[in-house]
Amino acid sequence: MRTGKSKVTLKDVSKAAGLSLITVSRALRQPDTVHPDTREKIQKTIEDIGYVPNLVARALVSQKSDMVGVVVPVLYSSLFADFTQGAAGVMRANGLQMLLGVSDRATSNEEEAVRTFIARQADAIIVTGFTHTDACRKMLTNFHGPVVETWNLRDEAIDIVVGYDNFRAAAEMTRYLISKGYREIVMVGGAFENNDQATDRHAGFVAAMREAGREVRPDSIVAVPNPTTIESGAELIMSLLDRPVKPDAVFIQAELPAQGAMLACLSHGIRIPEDVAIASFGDLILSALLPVPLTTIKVRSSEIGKRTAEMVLKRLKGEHIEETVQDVGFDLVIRKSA
Amino acid sequence: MRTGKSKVTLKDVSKAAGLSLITVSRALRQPDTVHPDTREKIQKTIEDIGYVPNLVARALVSQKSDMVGVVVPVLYSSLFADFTQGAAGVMRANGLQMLLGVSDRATSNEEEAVRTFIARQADAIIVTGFTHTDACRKMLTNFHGPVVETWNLRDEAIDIVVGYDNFRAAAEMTRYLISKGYREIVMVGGAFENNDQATDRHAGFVAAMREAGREVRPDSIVAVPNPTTIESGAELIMSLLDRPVKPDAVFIQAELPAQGAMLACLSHGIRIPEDVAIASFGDLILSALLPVPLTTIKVRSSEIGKRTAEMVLKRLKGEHIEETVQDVGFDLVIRKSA
DNA sequence: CGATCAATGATACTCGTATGTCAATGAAAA
DNA sequence: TTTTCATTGACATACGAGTATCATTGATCG
Repeated sequence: MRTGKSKVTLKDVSKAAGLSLITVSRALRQPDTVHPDTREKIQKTIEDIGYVPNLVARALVSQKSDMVGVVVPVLYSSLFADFTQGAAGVMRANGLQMLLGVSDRATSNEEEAVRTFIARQADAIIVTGFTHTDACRKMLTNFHGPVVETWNLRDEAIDIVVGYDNFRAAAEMTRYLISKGYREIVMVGGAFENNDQATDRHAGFVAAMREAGREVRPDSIVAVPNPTTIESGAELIMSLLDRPVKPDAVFIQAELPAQGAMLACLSHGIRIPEDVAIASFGDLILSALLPVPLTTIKVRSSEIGKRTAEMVLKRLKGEHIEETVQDVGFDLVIRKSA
Repeated sequence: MRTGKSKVTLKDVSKAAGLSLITVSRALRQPDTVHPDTREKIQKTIEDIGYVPNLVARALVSQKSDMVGVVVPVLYSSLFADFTQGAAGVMRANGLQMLLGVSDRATSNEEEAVRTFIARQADAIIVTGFTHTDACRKMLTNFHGPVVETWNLRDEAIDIVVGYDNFRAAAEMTRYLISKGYREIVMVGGAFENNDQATDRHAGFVAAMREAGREVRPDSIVAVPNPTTIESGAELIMSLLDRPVKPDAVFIQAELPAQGAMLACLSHGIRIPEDVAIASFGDLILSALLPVPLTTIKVRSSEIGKRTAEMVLKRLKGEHIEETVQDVGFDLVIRKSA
């Protein structure tokens, strides 16, 4: 059973210690100005009556909350889970509280989350990507603290950027596939609307194909519906292999469908990469250990989260940031599947 | 480039609208008491000058913050990521802000997170498991709002419990393995210290073994170090199969090592379940699609998160909760691997 | 024409922490 | 003894939203 304890304020401490409110306040804020004995006495009564400073009140007067708002599209993808954990670790070590919002990939939800962060006086705001509603962009632009857009690189950023070049990553993988002699390359993307990462990868694929003089037909690019799942990847690869002109390489942009496609092939006796090559995008923890290790663009999720939190910290400390666009890079990891 | 906009207060709205502060305040709080025209005028100036209510100030006076603190051990496990996303969805739909803390499985970090939640006037607190530091338990017990302990069931709870019976789940799987005729069953657990879930599963395994008259030798139970990874699972299974007395069934308590073990066997040509059976714990999204589908205790992670948030909501609305121990259950999913 | 009521305003105060200004005390230093 | 300084206190005020208690205005109603 629980006792409904009422709040203990600084005033209560001062009464209990037989001192004035100001002395107690000073003991905590400017310890040098109060006698060591008094300080100790105050410290003791604080512990005795279980005083916990009210950070809401402190935030109101100090005009800073030590809170940072973070919006991620989803958490069920290990990419964003790792990102969030990376950021959380750095924040915890530096006394910052994370306000988390999960948008479910809807910009309207992102807008609502950002509005709340601002209303709650967050000191900084971190969002995913560059695709926002007009209202959201306006709020972020007018926001008085650091704003970080993550997971991609763009020039027309609001403030700080931490991510990697999705265009270049997709182009690089495409070039690799071309160089390996694959003739029928199909790209499988996520939902392209409202997703600058997917759009940039799409563009990167097309650019690399054109550059090699390859034709990009409408059916060279396929979109899987949101939310992207293992099952959708499995279905998709089978339908691709049912085409009159079978692809000999499939470049899958999302994490889960790639796993699904790979496993579907394995269960149907389709050989990888002999019958069809598979390339993927993400930092699939399983990629290296699958029966056929997966060739993939490895994304440094946790690093993006850490770096993002570090940028925020720098700014909040008042340090100048020379590079407001932080490219954490990516790795083209070549394994057996392509 | 960004303009450092200064805060806009209710007062500013009143000035801009040529009205008194109280009228504006009333227009927002008791709309019935102000003239529709005035209301509209105020609404318009609010949009014009971009007023956003300061929820910190509101929280201070109203004595509620509409924030809920959540501590998870890690996010890189899909279990807790799904849990967090489930809770986040319900909270978003009901105007609650999530304060997230990632403890990295350290009770000291959990304590720090809880202390901060309280200092920030969170309306409710959600933690993982029942293992807390003394100080943390004391704070939670004295906390004036709802407290939910998740992911396990216990009688000596602080307040509300949402989880499943880890003891029973482990026992059920063990009984199943015994019933299938496996003779040498080894259980692989996570770190047992500071983890009531691991401890309960351990106990469940032992109980089921004893109940069947089976001997539990010291080497029948193996712990993998934290953090549990795919690699550690792969290494572990190989070392188990190097033993003079090879196990014919391995029950792995954690998600990632189970995947690792499975994949390691496949790459080494070890047949599952003929050479060794593997059973697991978690709701591995991959389990069903692996070349050898995995027999597992399926945990309803997202459901735990949702139910937890719903319990919190009920309490905050003042509704009575008849059942303070919510058992969301689990599924023994029998597939090919055991 | 006086009474009633809707609409708005003025003033003061709350929430808990924090600071700025000045005063009072007492002890040590000049 | 006078000066200086460390220590503590008293009082006012800020932060932004919000409420409680009157007061004022004007319009409508009987």
